[in-house]
Amino acid sequence: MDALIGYGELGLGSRLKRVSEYMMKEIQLVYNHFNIDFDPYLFPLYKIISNKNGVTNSEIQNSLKYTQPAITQALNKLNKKGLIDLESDKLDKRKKIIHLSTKGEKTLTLLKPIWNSIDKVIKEYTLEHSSSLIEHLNRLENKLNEKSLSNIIIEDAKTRVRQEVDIVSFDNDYSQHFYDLNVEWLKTYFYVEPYDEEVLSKPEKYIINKGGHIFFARLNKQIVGTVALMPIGNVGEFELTKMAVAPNQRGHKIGQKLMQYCIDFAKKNNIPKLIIYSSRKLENAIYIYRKYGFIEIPVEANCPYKRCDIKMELVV
Amino acid sequence: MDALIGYGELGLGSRLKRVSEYMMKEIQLVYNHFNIDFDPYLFPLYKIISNKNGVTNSEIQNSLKYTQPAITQALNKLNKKGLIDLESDKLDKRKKIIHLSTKGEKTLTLLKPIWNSIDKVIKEYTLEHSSSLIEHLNRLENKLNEKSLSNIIIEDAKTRVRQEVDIVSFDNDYSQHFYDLNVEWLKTYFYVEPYDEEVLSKPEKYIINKGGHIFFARLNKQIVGTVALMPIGNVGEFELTKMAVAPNQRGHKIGQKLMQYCIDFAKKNNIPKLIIYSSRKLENAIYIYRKYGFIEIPVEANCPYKRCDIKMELVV
DNA sequence: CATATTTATATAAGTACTTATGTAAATTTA
DNA sequence: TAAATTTACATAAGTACTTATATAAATATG
Repeated sequence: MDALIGYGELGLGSRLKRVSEYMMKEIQLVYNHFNIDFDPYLFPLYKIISNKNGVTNSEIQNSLKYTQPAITQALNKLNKKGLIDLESDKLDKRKKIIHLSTKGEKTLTLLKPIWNSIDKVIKEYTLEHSSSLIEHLNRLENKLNEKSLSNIIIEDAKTRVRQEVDIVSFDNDYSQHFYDLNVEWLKTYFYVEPYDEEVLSKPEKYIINKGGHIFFARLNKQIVGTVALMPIGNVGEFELTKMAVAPNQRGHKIGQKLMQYCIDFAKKNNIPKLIIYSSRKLENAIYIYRKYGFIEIPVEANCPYKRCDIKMELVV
Repeated sequence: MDALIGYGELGLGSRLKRVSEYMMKEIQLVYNHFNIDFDPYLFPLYKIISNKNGVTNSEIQNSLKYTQPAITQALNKLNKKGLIDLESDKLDKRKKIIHLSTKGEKTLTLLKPIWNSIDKVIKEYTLEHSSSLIEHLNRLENKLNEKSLSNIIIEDAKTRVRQEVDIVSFDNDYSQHFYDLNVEWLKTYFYVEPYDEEVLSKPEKYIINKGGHIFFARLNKQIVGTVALMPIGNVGEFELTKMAVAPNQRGHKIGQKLMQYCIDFAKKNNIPKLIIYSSRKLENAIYIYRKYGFIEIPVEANCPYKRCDIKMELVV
C-alpha cells in the first residue's frame, strides 16, 4: 500500500521529505488553532531574530545555511506580517538590522508556550531507541498515523498556558486592556452600547470606587483576560460581569480560571451570592456557568442590559 | 554556528527537510555524473511504474500518497523525457495506462546499479543504533559533512557496474551497436570519414571475414561498449581499434575492461603484437594505453587514419 | 586616488510541490 | 432512462524554496 516504506534506504530522501512536510503542516494547524498569524517555516528565522538583539540578513544566512534570497524572502514575509522592524546600519549602509517589532514581541510570548509543547510532544514521539534511521521513521510514521500531532500539541499547549496564567488585581496600567478585551468581545457578539462605552473606559470610577473588583489573567506579563465583580442592589451581593478573554488565547480555559478565582474570592470575602446577567445566545458560556454551580433564576423587568435574557445566581 | 542543531526536537521539521534536500541534491549529482537524464524526485514514481505492468495515475496516488496534480505533473515530466508511454484504457476512457517506453526500460537498466549503490551507501550511513531521531540526524549530518554522499555513491556504482559488465564476441544482432557507439565517439572528438562509415556499417565484411574480432561490453543485457582486433600488414599482428563506450557509462572503466580482455585474448591466441593508432589529443586514452604496457613507436608515413598522430605497440 | 573586487541585499525566473477548480466519462439513484 | 453523483485526470495559481543576475556600498589593489 505505502510504496515508500517498501523502498527502504533507497527512498530515504523522499521519506524524510514526507515526514517533514507532515510535521510542518500539523504545526501550521496548531498556530491556526490559537489564531496566531505565523508559519512553521519561519520558525528558525524567528528564533534567531528573537535570540539575538539586532541581526542582519547575512548573519542569519550563516546560522541557518539557507540561501540569501530565501532569507530575504522570509524576512519580507515577517515584515508584511508586521513582526519585525528593519533599520539600516549607521556604519555600513548596505546592512539592515533586524529586530522584533512590538507586535513581534507580543507574538513571541504567544509562540513560546506552543514551542515548548511542540518540543515536548515531539520528544515523546522520537526519544526512542532504534537500530537505524529508517526503523525510527517507520515507528514515527506509525505513531503519527495513529493520532494527529496537532491535536496532541494543542492539548499540551492548553494545559501549559493554563498553568502559566496567573490572576492579578486591578491596576490603572491595565485599564486600557480592560476596555480593549471587553469591546472586542462585545463587537463580536453584540454591539457596544453607550453605557458600555462609559463604564469600560472608566473602570476605576464605575467599578473600583463603587466597591467592586477587577481581576486580570496574565500570561508572560501579557494581559489575556479580565473579569469584574460589581456590588448590586441587595447588600453583599455582587454581579460577575465584564468577563473577556483575548481571541488568540481562547480555548485555554482562561475564562474558567477567572471564574474560579472570583468564586474563591467571594468565599474568602464572605460574599454570599454572585449574579450573572447573560444571553441564551452564548450557549458555551451558560454551560460553564452551570458547571461552576450557577442556577437560573427569573430575570427582572428592568434588566440592566438590552442583550440580557437570562439571569443566574450562585450561593457561595 | 548551526542554529538548527541547537533547536533540538523543536526544529525537527526543518531538520528533516534540510537532510532530505541535501540527499536529493547529492543523488542528482550522481545521475548527472553518469549522464542519466533523471531527477531524484521522480524515483518513487518511476519505481512503481517499472514494478507494475501498466499502472494508472490514481493507482500511483494511492501508493505514494501525493496529491493527484503532483502525480500528473511528474508523469508529464517523465513523458517529456520520453521515459514513459501513455495509452488510454479501452474499457474506461478516463484512465490512462502508464508503461515504461523503450527508452524508459533502457534508462532503468542504467538506474538499477545506481539505486543499488544508493541503497548500500545510505545503509552504511544510517544503520546505526541511537536513542532518538535527533541523535540519528546529528550523526548522519556529521558524516555527510565529512565526505560528500554523491562521491561515495559514484565510486560504489562504478565498481558495481565494472563487476556486472561481461564481454561477449561479435554477433550480427550487435552490429548496429558497433556502428552507433563508434559514430557517437567519432562525432564527439573528430568527424566521420567516408571510410569509417563504410567499415563501421559493415563490420562482418571488413573485420570478421578478414580474420578480425569484435568484442562487446554488456551490462544487464545492454551493449555499453565495443572494441575490435583487426589483422594488419605484418603477419600475426593485430590492430586494437574501434574502441568506444556509451557516454552514460563512461567512468566505469569499461574501456579498461575491454582492453584487458583484448590483451588476454591475444595471449591465449598467440598474437605476438598489438598495435594502436591514436591521436595525442586523446590524453586520457594514451595514458590508459601506456598503463596497459603499450609503448610509443614511430608513425609510418601512410597512416590509415587522418586523425592519427601517434602509434603504439604492445609485445604480448 | 582611481579602479577592481568583495560584500550585503534585492529582484527575476524556475521548480516541485500545494490547493482550488474544471471537464469528461462512468456509475448511482430517482 | 434521465439526472445527479462520483471518479479520473487536467489546468491554474500560489508557495517556499532554488539558481542566476543586478545593484549599491565597502574594501582592497595598482
